[in-house]
Amino acid sequence: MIVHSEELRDQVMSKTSDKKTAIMQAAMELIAEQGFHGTPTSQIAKKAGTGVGTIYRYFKDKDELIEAIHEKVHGIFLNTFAENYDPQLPVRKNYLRIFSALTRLFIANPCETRFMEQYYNSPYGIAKKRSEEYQCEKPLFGFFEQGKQQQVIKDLPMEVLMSLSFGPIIFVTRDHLNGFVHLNDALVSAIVEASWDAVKR
Amino acid sequence: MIVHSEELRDQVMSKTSDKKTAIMQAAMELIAEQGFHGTPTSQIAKKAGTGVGTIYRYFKDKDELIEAIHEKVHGIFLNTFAENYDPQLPVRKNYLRIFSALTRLFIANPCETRFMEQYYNSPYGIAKKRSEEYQCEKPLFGFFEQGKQQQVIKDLPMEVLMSLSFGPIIFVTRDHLNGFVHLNDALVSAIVEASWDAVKR
Amino acid sequence: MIVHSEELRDQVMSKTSDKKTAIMQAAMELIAEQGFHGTPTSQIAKKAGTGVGTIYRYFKDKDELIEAIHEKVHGIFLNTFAENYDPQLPVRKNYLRIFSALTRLFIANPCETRFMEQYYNSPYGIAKKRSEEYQCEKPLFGFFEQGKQQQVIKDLPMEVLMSLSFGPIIFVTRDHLNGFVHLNDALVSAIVEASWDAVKR
Amino acid sequence: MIVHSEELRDQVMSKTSDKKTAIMQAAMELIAEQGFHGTPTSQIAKKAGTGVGTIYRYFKDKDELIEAIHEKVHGIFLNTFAENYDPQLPVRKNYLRIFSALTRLFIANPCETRFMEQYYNSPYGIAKKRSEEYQCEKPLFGFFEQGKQQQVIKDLPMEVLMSLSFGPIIFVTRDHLNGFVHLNDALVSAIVEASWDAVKR
DNA sequence: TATGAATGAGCATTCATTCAT
DNA sequence: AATGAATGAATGCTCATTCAT
Repeated sequence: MIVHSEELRDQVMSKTSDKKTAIMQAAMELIAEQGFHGTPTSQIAKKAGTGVGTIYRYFKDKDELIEAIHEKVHGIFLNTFAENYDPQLPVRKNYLRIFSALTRLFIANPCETRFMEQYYNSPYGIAKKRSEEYQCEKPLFGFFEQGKQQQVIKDLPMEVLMSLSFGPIIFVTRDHLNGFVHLNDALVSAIVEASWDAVKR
Repeated sequence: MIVHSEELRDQVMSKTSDKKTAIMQAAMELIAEQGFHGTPTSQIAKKAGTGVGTIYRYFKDKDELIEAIHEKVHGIFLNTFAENYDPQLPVRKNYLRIFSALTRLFIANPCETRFMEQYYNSPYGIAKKRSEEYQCEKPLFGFFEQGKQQQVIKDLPMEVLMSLSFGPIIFVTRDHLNGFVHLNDALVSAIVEASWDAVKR
Repeated sequence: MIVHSEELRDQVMSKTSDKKTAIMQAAMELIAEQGFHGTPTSQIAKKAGTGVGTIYRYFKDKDELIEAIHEKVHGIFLNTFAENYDPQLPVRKNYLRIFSALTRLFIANPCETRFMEQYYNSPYGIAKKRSEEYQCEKPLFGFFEQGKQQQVIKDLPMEVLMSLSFGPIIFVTRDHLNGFVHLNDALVSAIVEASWDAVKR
Repeated sequence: MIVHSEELRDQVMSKTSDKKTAIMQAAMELIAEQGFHGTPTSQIAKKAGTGVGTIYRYFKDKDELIEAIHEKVHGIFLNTFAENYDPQLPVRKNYLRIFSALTRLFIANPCETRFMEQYYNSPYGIAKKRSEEYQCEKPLFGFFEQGKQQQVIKDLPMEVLMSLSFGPIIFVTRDHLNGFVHLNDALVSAIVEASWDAVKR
């Protein structure tokens, strides 16, 4: 009996979850390719295998759907930092690990990456970055701060250090995804090492 | 007669040119702020002081208008390279001059810069970069090639060198324009010097 | 057994009845405030404390629900006539009693009254009035007929007499409910007496 | 030349005016029959012989269109008062003239009348009546005030006098338009005279 | 050449109704 | 019997583009 009811609940829950997940996945993939304005809700629904109305059961409006996708992808990106940061290791070692992992993550998840580019190049992203709840840079800021205190990282404003580290990998990832370069592991390492030269003292 | 006809032509051309310029300027400023899809042609016309129909006299459609603006801004960016590149100077010196000048240019021309960001983060930009006519990186490629041959620049693919040099300044310029950092000349120099550490051998 | 089954039936019926009543009450109140089109079934269900689907167990569709509410409120209005009509009394006395009672009823039941106004100013009401089953004016018609025969009421078509008697009280009730006048008992009497001047010979 | 330009302007203006008028007329007729919510903009456009977008050139949204129609019809109604009020005549005479004229106006303009009923039985109308700009009852208020001072009209609140005079004719007009009575001039006069009995001292 | 009124395809969103549980 | 997730037709409104003047 218990088993049965659990199965039932699981089935129900997974169905629900499936719809929501399917909508988010479909939206993310389409927006990655076509942009926010190039992606009508009708197309999202079709790709997700639902009716249009179903989108509005899970998300108040298109904006909320987009925010939800951002939140989710953002979580994935944050995890990568957490998983690759080891306080025992020296700053340089950590830097290489973290930014290599991020770059490989970007490459391995083209839709997620493109979606985030769209997001941060839109009113959504700017508003989000300005908002108080924007805490996502916190861990990286901490990491760089530590490096600055140990005098292994240049004494520059956080935003500048972020530019020197993220700028190159985001830029090159875009080229990779658009087929202008092919990034293999060796090349990823080379880039990250080069960007380390930029931030290191 | 000749004088007269020249005057007439000038008058006509300048009128024409004025309208066309006004439309492009208005469109650029509005798109920089609101994005492609947030900027209706009616608004462009109003800001430019023309009728909507006039836009279509000078440009086949909205896309062509956007391409024309890109072309123009791109020319400005290219000139900055030309004006700051001095074959007599050593590679490092040239690098610092060119990328500092570019960064200052970005900062001094927020609309142009934001427009280009919009452009390269849209189907327009990707298509453009893929197209054969896209020759704009040629001069910089030449510069880096020379540096590689002189063994002062790392032996990495062009796209990677471009990422290491452009990534940081584009990234940090965005933050500056959005008010997250304030870039003064000293900071600009510091960033460019740091990025030189990334590309130099 | 009988007792048990009766209890059971009562329980079931009262449950059923409760749901149905709750739905009708919720719908009436919401429609009174927001109109037919401003009141989604989902809102009715929420206010009634049921699921949306439950509405469709008791009513074929939204229209049938509205008709049912009309029927119910209409019954209340008819009762007021029955309760205040006394064949022993003279016509004038009856008129004053009936229409004063109706006016006080309207005022005391704002939701019911507003609902009926919505109803009679909509395709529903016109169709209903045209339909054969519309018998609700019968008793009043009889009352006026009698007055005409006794030559105390003007010899005008029924519809005109209805206008002269109902028009003012409906009109003034609307103003009262919208806060444009305040009707106390004295004023109600004054209005009804005035309208009696209109219908009396 | 002058003639030509005048003709041109007239033609242009009348065309413009035609579209706006056609839209308002179509909307009024459809709303009179189907109500606000039963009348989609697409239907209005079709009946008016325009595209949907054209509606939005002349009116910010559907609400503004409805307000504009109300304003126009209201003007017609007000004029009828002005045209039939003669300060030289005694109050009773004026009353009969004004309310007979209004009733005949209602009957002669079924769409306008039905539209106004819809309007005043909707959030639009209530808001309008509450708004400061609502001055339309002013002239009638003045008329009744004068009658009260001359002691020929009952000493009742304005709203009550309005109910006693307007209530019957609005009520009976509705019945006439719905085919439940047929009002000829004699009957109209009889009704207005009866309602005079209600308001007169 | 310049204009802007007119157009209608296209979009985000709502809501009555159904149906699997 | 009761539920509410799912549906998609229908709606108000926008905007790139055309064309008569």
